[in-house]
Amino acid sequence: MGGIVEEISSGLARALARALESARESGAIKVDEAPDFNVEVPREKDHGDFAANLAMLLARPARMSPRKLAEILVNNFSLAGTWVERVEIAGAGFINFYLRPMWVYQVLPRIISLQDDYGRVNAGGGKKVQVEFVSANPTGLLHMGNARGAALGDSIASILDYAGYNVTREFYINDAGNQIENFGLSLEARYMQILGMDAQIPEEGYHGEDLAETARGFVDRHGDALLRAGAGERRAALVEYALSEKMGAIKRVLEDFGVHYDVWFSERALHESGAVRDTLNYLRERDFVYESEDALWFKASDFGAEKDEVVVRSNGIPTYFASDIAYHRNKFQRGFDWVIDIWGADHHGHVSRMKGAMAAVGNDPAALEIVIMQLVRLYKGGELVRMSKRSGQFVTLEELMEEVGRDAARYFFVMRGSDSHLDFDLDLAKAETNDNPVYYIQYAHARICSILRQAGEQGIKPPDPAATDFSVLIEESEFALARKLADFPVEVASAAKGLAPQRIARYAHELAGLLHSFYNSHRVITAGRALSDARLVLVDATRITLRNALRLLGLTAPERM
RNA sequence: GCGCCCGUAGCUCAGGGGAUAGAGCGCCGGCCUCCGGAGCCGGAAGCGCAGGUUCGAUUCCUGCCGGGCGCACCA
Repeated sequence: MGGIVEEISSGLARALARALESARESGAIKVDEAPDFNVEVPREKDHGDFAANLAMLLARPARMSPRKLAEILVNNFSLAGTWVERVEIAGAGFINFYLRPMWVYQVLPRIISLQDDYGRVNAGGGKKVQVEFVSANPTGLLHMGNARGAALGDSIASILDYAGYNVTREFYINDAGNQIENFGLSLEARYMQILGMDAQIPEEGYHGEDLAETARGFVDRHGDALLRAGAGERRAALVEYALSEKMGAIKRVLEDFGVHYDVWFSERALHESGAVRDTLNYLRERDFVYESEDALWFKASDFGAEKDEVVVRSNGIPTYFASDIAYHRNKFQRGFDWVIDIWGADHHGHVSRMKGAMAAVGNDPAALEIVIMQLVRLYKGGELVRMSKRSGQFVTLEELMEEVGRDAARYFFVMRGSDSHLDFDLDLAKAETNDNPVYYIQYAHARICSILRQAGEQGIKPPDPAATDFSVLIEESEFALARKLADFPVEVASAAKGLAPQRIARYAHELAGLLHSFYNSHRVITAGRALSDARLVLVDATRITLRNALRLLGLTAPERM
């Protein structure tokens, strides 16, 4: 499940535990229980293929020096049935295992047979997890923050799926509440203006030109009949029209970006079903809310937040926080074991009260995980591109894709951790040079495809991996490449654990580098048949692994460039 | 002022209790009769400061300094 690296390190851990057992039985080491040690891959090659810290952890309870303990453990350690060639004691008491190089080539036939599934692990055990991301206001276009959220959320979802979780991707449509009121008022003003009347967009409204276009589209289709309708009816009709237009555009752009949702969840439905009211009643019954200055407040400070928060305004309208509580309660009612929200950094103040609210409605706040992503800055020609709705210098996801392409955009958004600021270099992203990591990785993939094509043209049949002799792969760069391939499942598990797609981005880049490096020093299709076959399997396994990594990031793996 | 996030190479960033801290860009110097040079090889250069926990701290904790964001009956 975790791949051969995991199998071998846990095998070594078990063997070491047995060594400790026999040392305890013979009285050579006196401890009450075995410590929780680990077998890990040392940074330094000189320190072996795997290393254990057991002796250092035993030092205190056993009252012996780590090196002495390591010696006893090694003497009790059986090499039978392992790949271990030799064991050394080094440093402060590390036990270093040196394996026969062939251990790593086991991975090649496995990759070829698993194909698209190579790298899948079962860390999640089928647990139901929901990833909610983007959830942009349906009142405008998708901006850079939404775009980063889309790339991050979708990759996180893909990685979790690959790591054995049952994943649902969800978009929450904010089609209710105060902002929709403002949206309606703004649309109404635009509508009146187009029909030659004097109307003002409210201060708090939406002043973008796009709403004028929307209103014009409405007039083109439906004329001026709404002038004679009541204000409420007029706004409702305009909002209905505009929402479906805007949401349609958002869905289209996200599809183009390669993001597919399982659920589009409407805030309005939450009000209409009574879920918001029920949730407020639930809180009232338990005295988790109180009235003050005609408004209803949630006692967030009783649940670890800094201050209390209004859930129903003095005008009787629930705040977005009220619907958000109902929404998140609903998520848990739907049976998700783990709920992940991806929010922009400007919403981080909302985290503690949201978790507090979950505790208040009887859910485990720890099951709600909020990924906060820092903001995006665009650079072009070395200059910061100012983005603001006010200045109109508003770069949309659609414009970005036109500018740099979908693959580059997605890669750049996930190559950094979510909690680090992202400087997006537009020139670099669209450069078709080796400076551009996206091309570098895709080029490695295309290059392998080209080699495999060549082999086919020369009449070389794809070798049977099970019958291939990998002992001819004696070059440093061959071992390094295969070793990296063996790491993929480990990377997937760790990317899933840390909700960290940048690990996969990085992995793909490093794997591509090792391929290029190998390629430049050795020929795949070469004189000896045995060597050619082994290398063909090696590069084919690399192709599969690269493609799988790219898929987790939502990027294509081109066969030609 | 309070809260959250971040200070790692000249720049942009990975890493994250272990033994000699990585990558890309930029800079300097090399490699195409050969499967795709959109490539490869080599070089210089770094954990903000001070304490603490630990056999071991760049990693965890505290304080300070510096930066971002937030602190609405907006979302």
